This record gives sequence, structure tokens and C-alpha cells, in this order.
Amino acid sequence: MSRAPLTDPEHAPVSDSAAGDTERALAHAAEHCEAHGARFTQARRRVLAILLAQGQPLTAYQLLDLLREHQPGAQPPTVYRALDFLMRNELVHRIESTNSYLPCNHQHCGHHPAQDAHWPQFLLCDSCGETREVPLDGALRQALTRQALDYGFEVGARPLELHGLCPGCRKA
Amino acid sequence: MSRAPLTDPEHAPVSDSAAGDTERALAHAAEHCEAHGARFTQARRRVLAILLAQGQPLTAYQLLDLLREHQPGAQPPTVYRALDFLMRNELVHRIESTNSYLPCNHQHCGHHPAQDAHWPQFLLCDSCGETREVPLDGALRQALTRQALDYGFEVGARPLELHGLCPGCRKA
DNA sequence: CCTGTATATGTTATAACATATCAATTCCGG
DNA sequence: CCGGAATTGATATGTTATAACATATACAGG
Repeated sequence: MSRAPLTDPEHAPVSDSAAGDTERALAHAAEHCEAHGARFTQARRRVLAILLAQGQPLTAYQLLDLLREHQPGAQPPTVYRALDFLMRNELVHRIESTNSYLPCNHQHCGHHPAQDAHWPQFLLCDSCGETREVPLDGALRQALTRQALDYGFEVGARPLELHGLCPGCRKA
Repeated sequence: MSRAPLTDPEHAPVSDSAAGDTERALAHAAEHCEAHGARFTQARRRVLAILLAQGQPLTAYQLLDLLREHQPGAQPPTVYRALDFLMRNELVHRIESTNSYLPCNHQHCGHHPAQDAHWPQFLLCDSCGETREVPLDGALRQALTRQALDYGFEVGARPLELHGLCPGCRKA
């Protein structure tokens, strides 16, 4: 599993617009937590901020390294607890096939039929690591549900992880 | 991730017919390897035999414990090497979402259009752990490929892991 | 304001999953 | 039999994730 190099979220990276996006996403997360009676603490905010700033999935220990720049005493449970919280609150997704985490882009919220809510799908480039969250298409959802039912299984709304090549890497 | 208790493959379990199935599968594996110039050694045979006898996915370390009953000095690399070999030769699959391994049931071999060969699919019961390998249905494959293409992605033939409830657990 | 209770965090250790490295052995074609 | 390639043995380590327990903080109700 090769991963791209990282940047320091506090100092270096991100264009102005990306930084703006991060701020908006953090504000949205804070609201969302408030609305659900969940506490959006410093540690949780920092972890989400790092993920938003990176723009790519990170492993828990990459996150830990970045978190330690702000919070030198951070330990693995610090990160895993924040990730658990963020996942419970639909703010972060875990990618099982790469043991990594990325912010929810809310593609699957609101704009689609109820069935698709919280049933996101990921397109993962095996060449460059690009990870794209997209809403689960109705036809695909139906085909999935249908085939499982052919064997008597009832599928839950777990994210699908589709591996392949992104547009850029297909040409190259 | 809770896992069912295990039995000793050499002594206890399996009905006569299951034992027969195991023998047939081992014989098939031996042929298959011979045909490909691959060496189906004792260690590899044992690992496959254990997986076949268990009738459920096993983690590498569960396998290691069982393997040690025959081969007390076995170490993690012993198991992982055997698994790598068996996976390269399409005799075993890895389930990413549970870090476990199970024998290929060859559902996806021969009886289906070329596109589906080596593109198996798994139905996983989140309640009892039952794992079923089934051929990838044409409609589903098409829907997958299609949706990925909508975003410019070209999907590869990675197994799908569909979580949900098996027929038995749906009732309960 | 204080105090009980739930929630969150700090800290240490360890569990669970997987690979690197290098030496010794085995297999098999010539 | 010889020599190279594949396999195995053995030790160590890397990577991902959680258990366990102590401490701190938030906050509702008296």
C-alpha cells in the first residue's frame, strides 16, 4: 500500500479555497454535533481538521504524527477515539481495504432518496490512491440488494469500495 | 469482530460428506498446481486442508494455532507464505473487511462468462459470520462498471464484500 | 455553588495482523 | 552429482487497533 507524502495542516498546504472549504466543513461539523448533543471537542476538531486539510485518506498513525505537532503527548487511543466519534457522527469514513480514514463529503446526504442516505460508495485508484466518495446510484443499489436477496441475504448499508483506475491514471 | 469457536481439523469435526469434499478439493488443488508448475507442498496443503475443514473464514493467527497441532514450530511467516501461495493460485480468498481467509469454492470458475472469472463476490452475515462466495451477477457487474465509468473510473475485478444478514439470522 | 454522574482524556500496556531479513534446506533440470 | 531457484526455518520488527485503569472535565439538579 503506497501512500502519498503528507503536509503539515497548520502551516503549509492548501489553496485559499481549500482552506475555506475546511473552515466551512468544520463549522458544519460543529453545528451537526451541537444539534445531536455531541461534544465537538478540541481533539476531535483537530483530527477532523487534519483529515480535511490533507485531501486524501490517512491512516491512524499518519494522523497521529500530524496531530502530535499540535498535541505532542497524543497516543494511539487519542486518535482512535476521535475517529470513532467522528465516524459515529457521520463526519468521517473508514476505508477498510486500505485501513485509512477520510472526511465524509456529504455526497450521500440530503440530495438523494432516503435509501441512499448513509450508504456511500468509494472509488479508489489503485495507482495514485485518489479516493472519491460518490452517492450510491439507484440502479446499482437495486442490483446489489437484488443479488443478495437471490441468496436469501439482506444487505446492510455498508459502503462499497470499488478499486480501479482514476481518469488520470487510465491515460498513463 | 466476533468469531465462532474452532474445531481441530485432524480429529473432531466434519460430516463424512464434508470430509469427502475436503479430499476432493485438495485433490483438485494438487492437480491445479501441477498443471501450473507450482509446488503443492506439505505446509501449503495443510493450510488449505485446515481452511477447508473449518468451513468458515479464519484469521491468519487462528490458522497458525491450528497448524501448530501438526507442525509445532510454525511461525507467522509460515502461514502468510502459504496463504500468499494459495491466493496467487486462486485457491484461497482474503476477506478484507474481516482480515480473514477462506478457500475458493470455484463458483466463479468456468460456469460463467469470461468477464466474471476471478471476480467473485462475498455475502457476509454480520450476525453469525457466515460467508458465502457467489458468482458476480451480470446485471450487478454491469451496474458497477457503469457507475464507476460515470466518474471516469475503470474498475478492476476485486471481490465485492456485501455485509448483511444471512437467511437464518434474518428470521431471528 | 456544589456535588454526583456521565462523558472525555491521559497513560501504559498489549492484542491482532503482517512483513523483512538472512541462513539453511530441498527440489529439480542438466 | 552439481548448481541455481524455490521453499522453509528462525528471529525480529513493523503496522493497525484496543484493553484497562486513572484522572479530568462538563453539566444537570439539589
